[in-house]
Amino acid sequence: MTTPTGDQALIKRINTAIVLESILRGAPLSRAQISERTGLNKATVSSLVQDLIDGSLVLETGPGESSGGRKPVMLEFIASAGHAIGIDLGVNYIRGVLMDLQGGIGKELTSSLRSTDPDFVFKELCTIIDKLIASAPSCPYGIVGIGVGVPGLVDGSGSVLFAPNLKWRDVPLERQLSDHYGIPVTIDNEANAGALGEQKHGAGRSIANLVYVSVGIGIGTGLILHKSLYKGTSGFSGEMGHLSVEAHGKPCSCGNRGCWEMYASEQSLLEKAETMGYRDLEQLLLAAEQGKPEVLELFRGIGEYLGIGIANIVNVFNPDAVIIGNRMSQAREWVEGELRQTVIKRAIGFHLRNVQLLFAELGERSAMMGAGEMAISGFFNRLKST
Amino acid sequence: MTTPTGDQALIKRINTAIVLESILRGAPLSRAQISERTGLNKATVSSLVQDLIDGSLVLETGPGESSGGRKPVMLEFIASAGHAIGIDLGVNYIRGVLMDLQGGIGKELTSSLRSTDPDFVFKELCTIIDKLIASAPSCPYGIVGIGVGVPGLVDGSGSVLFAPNLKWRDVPLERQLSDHYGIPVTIDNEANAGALGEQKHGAGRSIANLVYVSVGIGIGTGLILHKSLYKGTSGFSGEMGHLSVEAHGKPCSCGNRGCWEMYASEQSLLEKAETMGYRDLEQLLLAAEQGKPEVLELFRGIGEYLGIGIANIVNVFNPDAVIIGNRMSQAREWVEGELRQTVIKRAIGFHLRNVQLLFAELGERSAMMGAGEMAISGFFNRLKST
DNA sequence: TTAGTTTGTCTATCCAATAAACTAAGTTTT
DNA sequence: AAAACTTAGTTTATTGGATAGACAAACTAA
Repeated sequence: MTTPTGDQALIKRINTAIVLESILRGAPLSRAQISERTGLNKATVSSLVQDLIDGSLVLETGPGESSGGRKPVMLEFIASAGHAIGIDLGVNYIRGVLMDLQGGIGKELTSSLRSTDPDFVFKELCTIIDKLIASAPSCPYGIVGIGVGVPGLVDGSGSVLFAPNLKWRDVPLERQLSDHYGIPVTIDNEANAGALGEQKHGAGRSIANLVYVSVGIGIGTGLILHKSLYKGTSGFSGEMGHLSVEAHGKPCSCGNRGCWEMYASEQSLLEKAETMGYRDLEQLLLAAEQGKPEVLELFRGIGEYLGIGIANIVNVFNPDAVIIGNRMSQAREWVEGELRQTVIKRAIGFHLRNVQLLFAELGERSAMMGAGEMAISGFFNRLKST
Repeated sequence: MTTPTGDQALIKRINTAIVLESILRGAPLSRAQISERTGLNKATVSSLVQDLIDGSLVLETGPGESSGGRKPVMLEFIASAGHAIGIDLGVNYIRGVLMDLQGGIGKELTSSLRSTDPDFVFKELCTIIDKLIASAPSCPYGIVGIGVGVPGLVDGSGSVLFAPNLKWRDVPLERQLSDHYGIPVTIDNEANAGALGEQKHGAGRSIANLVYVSVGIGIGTGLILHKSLYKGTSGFSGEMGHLSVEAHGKPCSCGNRGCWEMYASEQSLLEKAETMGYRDLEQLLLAAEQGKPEVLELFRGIGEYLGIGIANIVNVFNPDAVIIGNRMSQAREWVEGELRQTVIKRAIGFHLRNVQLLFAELGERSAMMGAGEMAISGFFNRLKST
């Protein structure tokens, strides 16, 4: 209820975070360099660095180059001081990864899912997680958290409110997992996870404001503003797949009409392709490769509608980049041209000026790695508040 | 470049802001009450309050009620310690107001604009502002700032990049005004100003997350998230009037097709009404009053398209409220029914659950008062950083 | 009157950041 | 190689916040 007040501990937390941050960004770094870069006094830096060393987060790695004086002692972040687990829960698969605190990848596992029953899925999740935990080297902070990306609507407390493709409703996955493992668990939408993954390790590295458009069966979107995930006001993210782009178009299961994902998703592509005798995206990609004109035309259509929705997104959020991810990113070659032209035609010039249109670099691993990043950033946030 | 580091001055600024905030919210308040509410030590509160009193921001207003002990000395914020000017610059009018630091209204002026030439408008603005300044009582902080709402796209430095209805391009209004008056000037879009006005003094009082939809000649939107204005990443706000709701609809001057404002603005209403012999909104409102069925049908159509766009907004931002303002709010009686039904039909249930659909309470004064609030919050922000 | 309560101030203490002096350990100049 | 200079990092004394607890002032209730 009361706003947290300021005291000396707050100062120390702030400055410790600044020091740690600068080591994370610029390692290897000496105390003197940190002092210069942050503006903190040398003595202050020395004292805070000592705390970080005592806390097993920073290591002295030996002398550095001198430029005419005493050699500096270089400092590095100990990435392996803790490990996080990232999980991408799909409709018919689970992908999991063990990451160190800098996102370095350890063991990676995939398994297919025969059922989407919540209890069954929970057991499968535990199997994967157990194996990943077992593969982690022992370290001061152990497993610092588990992050999970799910294909559905997630509320602020980590409950999956609604996941049509899993046929889930109100599954309190975060509570279940954290009860079972006794460590912090973060659950979020697959698109949010993907956005974070691409922002940290993929096409969006170091871009502050981006929109990740996950084009799979449906369309999900993840929004990163000022380098952090934007969650809707009640904790769930904007479902831009359900922006209506054809006010009187096809009715959607969400109740609205003409939703974007009715025109630009894999599902919509497959519906059109069915009469031509194609059954999945892989077949269509193959046919496109072979230059089948009717298939190329199909992809152009998807590209156009992707562009229509992306132009809307650009006009509303004016991001630095839009990244197209998930399964449809494989069709880059066949959709990109039409997509770019449509966006250029339709987006407002002011907003268009600086926006980059990119495709996911991490491919199928965006969401999984993003989920791991959620767990890692949870760990750092907890550090800051203690 | 370097993140501001933490020091004792920062603590003091934080805690002073907390104390001031609690007086602003709960006055009259005693030192003891502030200590209890904020969690700050009594001595700390005493010391900070003394600084505020020395700074002419707070006043001891005499003894309060005792509950069996020494009577408390009650404290109040001195609203008249400074004054701000709020301006709503319209296409054919200027509205201006003098406000105290709590938004209390002093002198109010309106004048009509015969030309939209930037130099001419600047002179007219100065005339109004001069009169308002002259009407301000003398006070410790004087005129703390000028806020202006304009019907166009404004960048982070307060330049009007593009205002089609004023026929303006790249007018550095903020610089011009602040050079002329030597006090801080804030320029923003009319819809952003309106959003702030309604959030502080109108239908959105104390609502943390709201979208203000300004329906006039065009459609503008102002977004308030966590009680403060959300600016797009480059400093200008989302132009949701140019969300495309009919992918292959009418071409819009912005380059896109089927923009929302082509279907739900005053302009679009008038275009349809022209063949029926109506020339402005006032005539149409009169005809609706008389029950003319073809006019009622027109308004229902506007209501439906407003609902279509608002459903999109609700799905993306999941706000606590949507407020319809500007000229079309006068047509509430004729559009509200269809609008509500359309939103209920189209918005995703989860998001619909808590959203309120409201109409502006401040009428034509939303933007003007919001502009004043921009200036006031500028003053408080400067206080916090010194 | 007397006891108890509440308000607000005063005092001693704590703690983080800092400047400046200082030690340590190098490089460059002569 | 000695002297002069540079740079890194630590030590010391000081500053300026917040705080707990003691305290005086001012009130109520019995």
